[in-house]
Amino acid sequence: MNAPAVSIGLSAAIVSVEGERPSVLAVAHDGSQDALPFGPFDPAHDRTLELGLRKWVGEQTGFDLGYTEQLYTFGDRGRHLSSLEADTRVVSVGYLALTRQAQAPARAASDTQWRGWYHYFPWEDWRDAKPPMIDSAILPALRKFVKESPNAEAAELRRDRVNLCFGEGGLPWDDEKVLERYELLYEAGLVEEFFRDTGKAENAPALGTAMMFDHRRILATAIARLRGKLKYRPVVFELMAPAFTLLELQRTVEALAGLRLHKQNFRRLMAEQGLVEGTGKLSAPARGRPAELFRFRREVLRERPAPGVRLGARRARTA
Amino acid sequence: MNAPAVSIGLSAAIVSVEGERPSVLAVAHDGSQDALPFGPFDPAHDRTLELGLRKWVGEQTGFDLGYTEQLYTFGDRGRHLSSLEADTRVVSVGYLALTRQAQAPARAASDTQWRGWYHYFPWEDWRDAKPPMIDSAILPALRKFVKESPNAEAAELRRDRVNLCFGEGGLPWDDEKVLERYELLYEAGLVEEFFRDTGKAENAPALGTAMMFDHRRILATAIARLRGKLKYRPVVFELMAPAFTLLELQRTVEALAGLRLHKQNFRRLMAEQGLVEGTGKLSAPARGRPAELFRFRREVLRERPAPGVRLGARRARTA
DNA sequence: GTAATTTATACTCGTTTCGAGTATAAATGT
DNA sequence: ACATTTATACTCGAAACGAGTATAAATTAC
Repeated sequence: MNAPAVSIGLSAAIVSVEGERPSVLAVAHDGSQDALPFGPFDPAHDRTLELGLRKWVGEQTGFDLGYTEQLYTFGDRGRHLSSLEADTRVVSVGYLALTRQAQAPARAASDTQWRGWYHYFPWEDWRDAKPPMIDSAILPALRKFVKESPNAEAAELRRDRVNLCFGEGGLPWDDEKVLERYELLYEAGLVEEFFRDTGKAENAPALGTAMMFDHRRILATAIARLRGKLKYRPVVFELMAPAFTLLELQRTVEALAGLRLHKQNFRRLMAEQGLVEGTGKLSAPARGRPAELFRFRREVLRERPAPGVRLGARRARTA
Repeated sequence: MNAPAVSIGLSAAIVSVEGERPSVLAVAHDGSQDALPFGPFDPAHDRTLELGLRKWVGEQTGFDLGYTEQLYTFGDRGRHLSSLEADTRVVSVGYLALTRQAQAPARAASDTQWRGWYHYFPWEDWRDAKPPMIDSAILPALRKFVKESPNAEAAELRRDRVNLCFGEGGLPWDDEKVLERYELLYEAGLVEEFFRDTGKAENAPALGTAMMFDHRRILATAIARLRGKLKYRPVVFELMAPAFTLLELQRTVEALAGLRLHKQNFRRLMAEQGLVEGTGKLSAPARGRPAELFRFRREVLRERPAPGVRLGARRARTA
């Protein structure tokens, strides 16, 4: 057998928020699992990786990407194309892109659709309450995973990971540990991808909706990065219309973070940080007092170093 | 001409701190510029990218890497191997690794040596004072770069970048913007790599020591990442001996961040966060009162979510 | 051997930030 | 008229933070 060649795959988690629903652009490949838009890097014609990504995302989905950010490069054997192309190794570079849904082009392929990202990660949405599945399904299965450790040290490591990820034992919930949680569930055999990649027999209820290849891992990385970045860079505004009410802004942040925020403090932060300015116009709401419409003050980027939408709730909020 | 093949190069910024000098392992390739240790990813034998990295770093430098972290994947044409192998495209994945110098192996290749990282980035060390070269050399040249913009909008963009990077106009110095500053200097033609990559004639004094390929860019990414991570994860301890005084710890943090810290507050933070515990033993100093030796409390990782060595000085410190 | 010097460590003080709450205003629907 | 919904202003106490002072324990200079 020849030495396998390498090819580089580019995958993009293209994110938008409609109302209170954070979504990702998913491609339904001929009846099989959802996938992120992905395509090959063409070394002959693409000057940089990001330009390559923009090129075929445009071709494939009609999207003109705005804000993009490289996430991570995965090269694991077995977690990509386990059956296909056995003599070509695919190294996949994941990207995060942010858009407004209104910018969605008419010519989007029909097999491309927005899907709420909590379909893939139902345990990540703590806005209403702690998702019941954590106590009813996840933690019992993870405790079993701990118990089945090959030895005592491994058990302790696993127990620590479970506590850190799902906030057992009084530890607070960390909204940014999305990847760590997914990887833990993968290793514990609680997501469908584990059985697909390893060929083992499925022996537990699969959690969330699976994706092709390692795309759910890339999406987890994207959510984690976005949740983190939110707090120290004004990236939310990439997802907002030019004018918005403060509540709309707050709901968007909450949708991304999967957490509820204190309304009055959120407004105070926005005002103090100079991130937004009123337009004087009022919204036309269905109910309640109309709110002022605000816009993003792009100038902050020049005035202050790295303003973000701090979430508050940094003091211990136990799980 | 055939379609160019892709190969994946792995480069590592292996960092240690001796005393007050943060250093990186550099390879002096037969009289030419310094390079980071780098080697190819072998798709036939390496199960993951990181395992591939560990394998040949071991072979090439004798190092057994401890803490490692992927940084970024660069695929720009022209900034890697501009002359060599025109029909193979190299995509390079950069890594950060942290070690203690004491762990340096005897069998290290003789062309491999520790070099202080401020040789490559002299403008990044603000411990004694603002580096004079910023006012004497960098800002004048950057103001020229702004003036030579093709049009007014470009000039404004460039001016903003200069202010944000080097803290002109009352903006504070941000120790984490290492990559942004290097990229700005590159585009402004103030580093040797720019002329090497573009073939243009050198028309300005080159700043800092150049490196092969895009390795100075990878090192800039590494420093930026490390400076950021320092503040929310206990990574410094990867660079410390098992027992150390609080001043040694502070000096290490200062060396990495390129900033001076307030001694009493630094101790208070360490104590409050539970990051260290006293051993009861005392150091044997050259001068002054002996200090207690401390050790890292690994347990914090289990008790608290994400403790870092907060630097203090987060309130505006103008440049 | 005493004073100056160097480093360690405890403690204080005023400001800012932050979480959490109350109070009031302005719209809609019944 | 009044309950309901949303907007917005303001307050209060706790914690975190920046910047000190004060004192202790060692070495070095004279």
